[in-house]
Amino acid sequence: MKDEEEEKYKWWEENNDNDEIKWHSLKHNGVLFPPEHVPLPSHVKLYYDKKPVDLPIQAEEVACFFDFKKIVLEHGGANVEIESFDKCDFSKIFDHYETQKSLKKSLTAAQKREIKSEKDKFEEKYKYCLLNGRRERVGNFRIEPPGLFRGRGSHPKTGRVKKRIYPEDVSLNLSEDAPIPPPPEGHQWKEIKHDNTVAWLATWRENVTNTVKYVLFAADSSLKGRSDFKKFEKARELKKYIHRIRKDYKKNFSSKVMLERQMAVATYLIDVFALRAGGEKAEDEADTVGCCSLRYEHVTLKPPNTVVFDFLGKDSIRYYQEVNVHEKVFKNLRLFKKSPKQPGDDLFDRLTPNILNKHLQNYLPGLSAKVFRTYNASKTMQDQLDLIPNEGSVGEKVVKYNAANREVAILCNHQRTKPKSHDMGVQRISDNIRELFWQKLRLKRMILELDKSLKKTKPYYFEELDDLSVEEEQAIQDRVIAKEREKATKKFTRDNEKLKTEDSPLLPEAMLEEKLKKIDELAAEYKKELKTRKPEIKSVTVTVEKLESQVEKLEQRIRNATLLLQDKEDNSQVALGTSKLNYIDPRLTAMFSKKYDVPIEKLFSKTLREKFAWAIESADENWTF
DNA sequence: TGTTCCACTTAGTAAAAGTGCT
DNA sequence: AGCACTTTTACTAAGTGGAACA
Repeated sequence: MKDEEEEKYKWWEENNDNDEIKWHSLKHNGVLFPPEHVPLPSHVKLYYDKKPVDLPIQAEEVACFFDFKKIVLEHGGANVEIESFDKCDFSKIFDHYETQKSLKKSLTAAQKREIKSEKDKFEEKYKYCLLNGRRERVGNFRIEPPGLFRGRGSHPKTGRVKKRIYPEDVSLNLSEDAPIPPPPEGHQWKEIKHDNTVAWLATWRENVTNTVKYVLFAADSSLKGRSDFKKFEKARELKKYIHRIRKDYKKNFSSKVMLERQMAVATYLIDVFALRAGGEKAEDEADTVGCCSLRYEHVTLKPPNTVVFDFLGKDSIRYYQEVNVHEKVFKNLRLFKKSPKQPGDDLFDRLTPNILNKHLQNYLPGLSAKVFRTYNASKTMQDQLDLIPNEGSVGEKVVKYNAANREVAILCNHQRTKPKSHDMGVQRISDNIRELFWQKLRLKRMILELDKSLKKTKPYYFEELDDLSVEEEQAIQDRVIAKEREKATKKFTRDNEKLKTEDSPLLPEAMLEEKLKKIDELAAEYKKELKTRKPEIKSVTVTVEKLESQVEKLEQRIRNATLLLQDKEDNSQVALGTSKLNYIDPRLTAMFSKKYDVPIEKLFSKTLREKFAWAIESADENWTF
């Protein structure tokens, strides 16, 4: 397409005072439905108690689901009465799909590309809409496919069947004069709306949680951009009020009115520990809490002023913090826990997010609990960035930027599960560091071989020669040799495979033998060194200076690898993305990029650059939050 | 005055895409 | 070109908060 030539609409250069009206005209092509269920071939069946089962087609689609039995009955039952799930044998069906999967995988790269481009072409028209006459991207234009509901944490509805959505379930929203996208053959839309006070293009209701789902504009759209901008401007406005708010809640720690005390303590927790508002949750949802819904058992008090928070927050992510709090906060928490209160009871029994937000509105219209998270996240980022010296390589500056980002993520308790490959990766890097260290020691030993007197004149330089035990050196050598062997063998088989496809004569086995023999010799040499500590110097042109500069290079590599290792470890359970996407004012990143001369590409991915184009273009190197 | 509904933002994870090696 | 890993994007669940409803 000709995307790059198209003039990008710079909404931030226009002012827009009316945000009640979301659009003046809106045309789009509707939504993309998931592919129909492809019926199984007649020889692939579910077996019940060894007998083949003819399933209704809807039940066939959800074969394997928890409430499978229910779906079978709902659709008229099967030829066999299914009573016990244990007797169901899904293996034929499973195998069928496994075969299809591997068939797909075995396609050539060209075939895969072909399929992909067909798919892209088909989806193209759903990706964009016309918003006020301008072409803008649509977000999630795909209708969610049927499947099992995967709740987070221990959700009472985990595993229920999320039903297939038909056009009859979907309402569209567009201009009155916009053509109505034709529904799929033989179907009707549920409803056509023309409501320009809302920002959705399509909506339907999901059957498991009974919640409304929407098709919205993409993150880089003018509409989303404007609302993001407003969010950060509101958080910046809070700067002007935060001192008074803090003064007031400290005063109200001693209020005679219980509600005021609870409000004061809750505001303190939201402000200092970045807790969420914490609305009430229903019986059929996961038991998670935020500030206002904290219960007796979530807070443990340790005099004189230590509090242990331990609860499941949004997405059932654990919040565990042992912290020191303001002395009056401690006393108040003790009061809020006083008998007859017991486990299961609300800590803030007079308070709801609504009451709290109403109170906050008095300071600043539009101020609510969530604004504090945005404010404190961006404030923390600004403070952290201010500490970074403007020096060093781009890579080093990026590492420091990420460290600042991490502070914010920790404040907001943004976690992720440790990647599966993490422990292995850590092992690999630390092995590598020890290997580099060993290579460095060998160089230093060589230096002494060339000039023994240096040991006396530069003793500190050779101190670390004793830092490696014979056992460890042996272990490192073994690893190095094993790696060399593997490398040689792998290269040999690979080369031969290539020759085989070319119908060329293969390399003789002897060639590999030869290589391996060389490696054996190297191993013997190392083994000797283990005792003598005198590595053989193979080149006649070697000088002390040359070796010293090699040592320096190794030291730089060790420093880099150590930083990498530290970074990996620190990031293993912290998710940086969420705060970058939602909480840190992107103008801070734009400022950092300009002031520290770090290309924005190193800080923002392509989608983030698109989402935050307004920030990148409007903030200079002096911008402050 | 509490509850439900609606619209939207925020969230972690699965899947896709990219990268850096041989 | 393929592997092994990392980064980015897509997906959709789970929050927030204001308005409508009872």
